[in-house]
Amino acid sequence: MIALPRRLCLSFEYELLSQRYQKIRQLEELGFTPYPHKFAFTHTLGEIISRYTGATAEELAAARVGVRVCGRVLTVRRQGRAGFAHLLEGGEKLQIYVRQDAVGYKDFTLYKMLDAGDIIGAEGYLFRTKTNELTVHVERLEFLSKALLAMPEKWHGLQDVEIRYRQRYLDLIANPEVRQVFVTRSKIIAALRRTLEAHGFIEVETPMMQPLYGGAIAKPFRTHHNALDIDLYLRIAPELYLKRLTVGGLDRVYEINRNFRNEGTSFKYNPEFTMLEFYQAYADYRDLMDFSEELLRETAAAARDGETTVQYGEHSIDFKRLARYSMKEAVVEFWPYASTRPKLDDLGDPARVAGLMEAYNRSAEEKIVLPAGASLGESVGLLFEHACESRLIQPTAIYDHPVEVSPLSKNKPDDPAWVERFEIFAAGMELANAYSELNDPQEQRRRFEMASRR
RNA sequence: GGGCGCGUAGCUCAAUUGGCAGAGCAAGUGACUCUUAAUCACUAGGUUGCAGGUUCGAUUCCUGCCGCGCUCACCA
Repeated sequence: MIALPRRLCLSFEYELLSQRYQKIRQLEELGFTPYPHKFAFTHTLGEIISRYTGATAEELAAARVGVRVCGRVLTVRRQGRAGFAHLLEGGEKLQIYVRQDAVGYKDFTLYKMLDAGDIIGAEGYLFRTKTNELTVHVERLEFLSKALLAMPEKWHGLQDVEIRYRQRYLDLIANPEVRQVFVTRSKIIAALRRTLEAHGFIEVETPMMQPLYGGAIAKPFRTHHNALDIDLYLRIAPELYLKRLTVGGLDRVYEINRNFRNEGTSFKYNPEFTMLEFYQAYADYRDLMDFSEELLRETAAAARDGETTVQYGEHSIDFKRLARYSMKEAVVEFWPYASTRPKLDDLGDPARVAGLMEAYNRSAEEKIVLPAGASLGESVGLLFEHACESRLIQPTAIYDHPVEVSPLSKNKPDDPAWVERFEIFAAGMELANAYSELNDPQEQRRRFEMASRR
């Protein structure tokens, strides 16, 4: 007998597991191999569907297209000595039709013993049913693997969000459309690499376990190296290592990889998330804005097979071009209350910015609390963040940030209270953050000392 | 970490004012050779998240804990 965790004893799972093991034994006695090494299919289900989706019943009958297919059994509909089943493979579903007089007693016994979740192979020819569904008329069935656990209920499907995210494989079986998420993500990553490579960037991997963590201000995860007996941090950013590589002469360098931040989670925030970070020597933030626009456009086109528009909720977002506003311009442009909309000049005047802050707090449900001793720049930054950020639906670069919140960026040559930095937003969310990287070590030190005094 | 909400069969959900814990699907047996949530009949399946409290009696009311969701804060 199989050793089982105690909690399973006499439970539904135990009963089901026992039944399934018994079915495997019975199939073996019938002459089936319980876990065969391979199955030589002639077509993927996707190939059959794309190739024969337009073929009529008469054309299929005349051609008698022979196929060997395989996949996971989703549903079984039997009536007496014949029946149907749907197979899932490669994200596509195809129906099979099994008759005892066509497959014989042994294979039909296998069909009768099928459970949702089993993996089988089927050999036969294509036809269309009375309801005109493309179907394999099976002449031989092969057993490939048994599902030992119950599949999600077929009508409601798998809905429990916890299970969907913790057991993505189940989600993929029960909700085949989530496969598209994986496919699109893969296309996005590939397109980013392609575009970066086309511009002469070199991909590297830098340490994920770091003795000192840097490059951002998030809280890190801590871990321990036994042989060295030292604590290490999971990185919160690759920044410092990538900068060192530019020092060594990798003038265009990037990394696409995980970062780990020990912070709160939400649908936007994952404690381990993938980030693209790249550095380009001899360029400033305007070059980066141009390149970012191209990166976004090329990536969207690759993910959407040539289109640059993406449907996100109720918004159709077009990545063809990147709108650009300075932060001050954005506060004017995207100010949510018509009666108090500022002019550009107002944002250079502390008294008028303070008035705008009051106007916002009168109109908005959520109030802005200004930190003690906040500068004009910080006030404008907070106004932008609270009043305007969520209103940036189409891809938009917001440039020129206040120096207080940007310790790693070069100052604007004509106004040192502001720095050459931009962030890209779409659908009200931040997509990117970039700047003319500060490379004056004395200024860098001054900034850190200023920040540590605050 | 704060606030709000949820937790009942493997899954999706019921259960009147506090009064015998139920249905559909999934599972087992049987019938059925064009179904697609197949259908029909029968069978089995429960420590109502956990621990206390109130009560003659708790799935229901109260307290604490655990898990999950939403949201705010932190953060990108």
